[in-house]
Amino acid sequence: MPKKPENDALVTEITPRSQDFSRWYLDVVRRAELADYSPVKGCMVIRPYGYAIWELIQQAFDRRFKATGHVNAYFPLFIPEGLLQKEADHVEGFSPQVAYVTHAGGEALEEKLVVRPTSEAIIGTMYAKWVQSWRDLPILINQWANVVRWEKVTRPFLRTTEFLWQEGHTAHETEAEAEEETLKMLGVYQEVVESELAMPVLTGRKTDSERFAGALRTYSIEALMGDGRALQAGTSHNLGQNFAKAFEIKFQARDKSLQYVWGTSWGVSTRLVGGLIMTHGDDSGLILPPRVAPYQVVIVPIPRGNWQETVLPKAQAIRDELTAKGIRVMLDDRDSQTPGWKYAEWEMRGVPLRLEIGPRDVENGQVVLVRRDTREKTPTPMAELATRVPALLDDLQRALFERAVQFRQEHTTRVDSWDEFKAVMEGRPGFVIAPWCGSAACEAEVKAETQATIRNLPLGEQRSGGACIKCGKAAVAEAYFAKAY
RNA sequence: CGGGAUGUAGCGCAGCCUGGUAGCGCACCUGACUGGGGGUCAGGGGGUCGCAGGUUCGAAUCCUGUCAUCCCGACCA
Repeated sequence: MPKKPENDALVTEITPRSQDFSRWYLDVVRRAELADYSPVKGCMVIRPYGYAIWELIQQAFDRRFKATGHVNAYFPLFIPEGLLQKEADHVEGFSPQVAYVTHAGGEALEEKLVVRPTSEAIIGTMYAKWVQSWRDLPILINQWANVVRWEKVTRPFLRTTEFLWQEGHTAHETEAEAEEETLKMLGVYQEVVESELAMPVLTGRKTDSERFAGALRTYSIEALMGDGRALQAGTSHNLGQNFAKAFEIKFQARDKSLQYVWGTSWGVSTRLVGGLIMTHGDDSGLILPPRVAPYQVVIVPIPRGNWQETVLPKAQAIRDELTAKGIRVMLDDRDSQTPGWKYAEWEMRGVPLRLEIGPRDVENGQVVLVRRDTREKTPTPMAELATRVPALLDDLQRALFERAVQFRQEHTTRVDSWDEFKAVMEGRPGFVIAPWCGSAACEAEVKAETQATIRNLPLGEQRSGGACIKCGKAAVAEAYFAKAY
């Protein structure tokens, strides 16, 4: 007989979340086989299970990009150093993080090549060649690519030297169109992250100090992690005509005048995988929302007696039936592990739904369904699986989102004074909404004293009046503050 | 990039102070019994101690350098 575990912790290899959130995160990444360290500083290997999650995230976004009129293309990894330097703010913002290729083909290069930290420069250069007339606009291109930013401090998925992302780059005839595009994509980001990753996000505008290097305005979606710190989960930039002027992206307008295009760029990255882990996970490991779970259902057969003849065929039939319904199913028929071991293993890996089937179940024409989030067990007739399983997955997807929304509510505080602000930031972490005068100096002081930064300024209606929590002058906006990743 | 810590079998660790050629738990392999929440017994395999130098008759152990990882700050998706 298998021995019963002596404590409640089914997975002993993972540091409890409450004990050390950071350790817990790293343990989950490693034990769930999402990623592993490589020999190069800050560069991780995304393992098959982690990559499968990323692929599902990619697909969810890609569908929406195409539905909103965008097409995919691919631009080169290397950018001549000179191109990056054409937009002044852009160089200044990125040069500390840039990696260069100085030698190739056995000799020193005449002009160093930059390994792209982002692709505005190379794409702007190409757009200049492709745009002549207002009839060539808009250009709505996205690319899925890797980029390199030499970060001082790295963490798997959250901040790596090389990371995978998507960058949309568009060019428009008018300022209004560019702004519309910027906000439209921000909306797409919110929709996908909330509906597919079940992560509630705050949309808003970044302050000048947090704005993308070279942009007119930057908008972001901000999520709240399980430890009360915020994660910037995606950004959308209105580039104005900054890059158009730097790269000479000009067109002849309807009124025959020569005009610069209006640009946007927007991106989400593999960081989202980290967000997923830190939003939903628990002490037993990962909890994946069904829509981005590589396996939505794991079937664990109970090997008793001649189970290979009795239980296994039933399990295979169920797998085939559910697969035919479009559900991603793993039948764990390994004879080398006990059922209990498999329960713990697949819980740690975050599979939303477990289906247990043993000789008793076969006799009764039923199986036992177990939810990953609540561990609730439901005996279910086999005949009803084709309808019950999809319903349960939908319910789980919704429950995870609602739980995250509630967590965010419980960790969002509105304050009006500096003392309150400091008290909240020191105690229960999360978002703090506070009036702000709009000055970068106040923003910087708040950060210096509390580590909290303005995540963004919410769009839409604002509570009027109020005095800046730092300097007491009239507030221009209510800002969402938080300690951030 | 500053401060702190750590690198010994796949994972977690002991050994280091007081140099003498590496050990424990889990995992892994073989067999049997098992199997509804990380099974039991028996037998077995695997490392030369992050890497590079140095001191020494002899280095996991002492010294120097270097690389990587983690934590705390400053910088960023």
